[in-house]
Amino acid sequence: MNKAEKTRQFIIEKTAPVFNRKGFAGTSLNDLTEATGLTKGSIYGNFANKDEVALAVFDYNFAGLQKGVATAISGSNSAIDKLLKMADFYRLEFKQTLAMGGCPILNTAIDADDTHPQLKEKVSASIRQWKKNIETIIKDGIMKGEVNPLVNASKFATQYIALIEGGIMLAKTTGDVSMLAASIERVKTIVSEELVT
Amino acid sequence: MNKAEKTRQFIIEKTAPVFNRKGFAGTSLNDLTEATGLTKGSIYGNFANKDEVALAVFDYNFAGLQKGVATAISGSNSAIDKLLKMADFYRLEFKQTLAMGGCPILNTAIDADDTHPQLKEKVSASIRQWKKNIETIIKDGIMKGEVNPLVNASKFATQYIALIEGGIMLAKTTGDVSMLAASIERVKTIVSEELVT
DNA sequence: GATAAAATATACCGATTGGTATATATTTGC
DNA sequence: GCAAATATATACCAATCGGTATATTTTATC
Repeated sequence: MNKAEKTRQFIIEKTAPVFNRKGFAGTSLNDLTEATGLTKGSIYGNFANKDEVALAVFDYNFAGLQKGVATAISGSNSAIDKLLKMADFYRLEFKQTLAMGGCPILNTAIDADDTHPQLKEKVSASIRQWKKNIETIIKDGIMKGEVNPLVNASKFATQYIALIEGGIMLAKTTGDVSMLAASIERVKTIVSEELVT
Repeated sequence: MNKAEKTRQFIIEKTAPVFNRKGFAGTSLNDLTEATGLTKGSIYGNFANKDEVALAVFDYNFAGLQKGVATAISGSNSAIDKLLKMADFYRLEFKQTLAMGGCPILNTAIDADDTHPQLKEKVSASIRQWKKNIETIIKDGIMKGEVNPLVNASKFATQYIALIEGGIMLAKTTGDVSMLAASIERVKTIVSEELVT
């Protein structure tokens, strides 16, 4: 990792929370220089434009999320437990989520869906990946006989994600953490009551 | 309604989808003049600043949503049916939701929660109102003996809203309407299976 | 239909926007 | 440790930003 690569990474890490909070249009180059302590020239020496920074920032945020989830479910060997642990991850991590300005998937989805096709496509891909991850856990569980084979994995994964993201939005906007807790509780209920054989 | 009041309303209606799509920071005064065909002077003769337009636009959007829901459930006289009709409303109205750039509550929540306290408070109040509306329907249903009195109305209302808003985000971002359908289906399932006495 | 009042348009303001050309430091390979 | 290459800073650009003072047009009252 040479100097430029380090600086590039430094810029991504320092500006990630800014983009996440203010959105793409709301984040100015001045915000980026303030967050990094670098100058415009330095930033534009490592990125072609603001878009490239925002795209790299989303990749970074999503990778961090993936890593966190992977760690959270790494201890589990049953499908049910994995899905319960994954749901708990978003509840336990909520403080950190608030600190970085909310869930990057949710924020970027709303920010970019009508304004930034490239960023929107990245979010869309990350949602599909998350959904597929849940589906794979369910299907593995079915094969092992842990999960009811009649369950619709695709629908289930969608509902799982919708509850988590909806819960994050509600808790963050109203300042009432119990709204996330209630949403996660429902996720865990449908996992426990509907998925188990 | 004199001329100025008409113009004010005209500005709100024409700029509502722009704010909803681009967010507060992403919407410029030029966007407002383009959407209305009016000049800056005319807009600033009716509003003190961009913030005032955005706040009025949110009120307008939320009022429209409330009216739509009220109409959708007006034909129902049982609590269960009201909650099923309300959920269906968001599925049936999804095309129009897309046309205006998504759900105003969701969009404004994400747009404003870290950038515009006044707007955030409006969204927060509208969420509380929506939640209370659902709670009232449930409690009325309990009193009438239609709804299981053991149900936690607050938690239930939260899960109901989280599923709908999460579903809208997923469907809009991925372009896959079935993700909203799956979320609404879950709403209706928990209403039918858990609320009924 | 003249007049006062209200609403809209024009023309402008300083500040900030994203971006770039160039100069200056700083690494890196030998 | 010296060049060549790379990385960062400086200084600037035109365009756009939100906003305003003023001129003009339109509306309402008599």
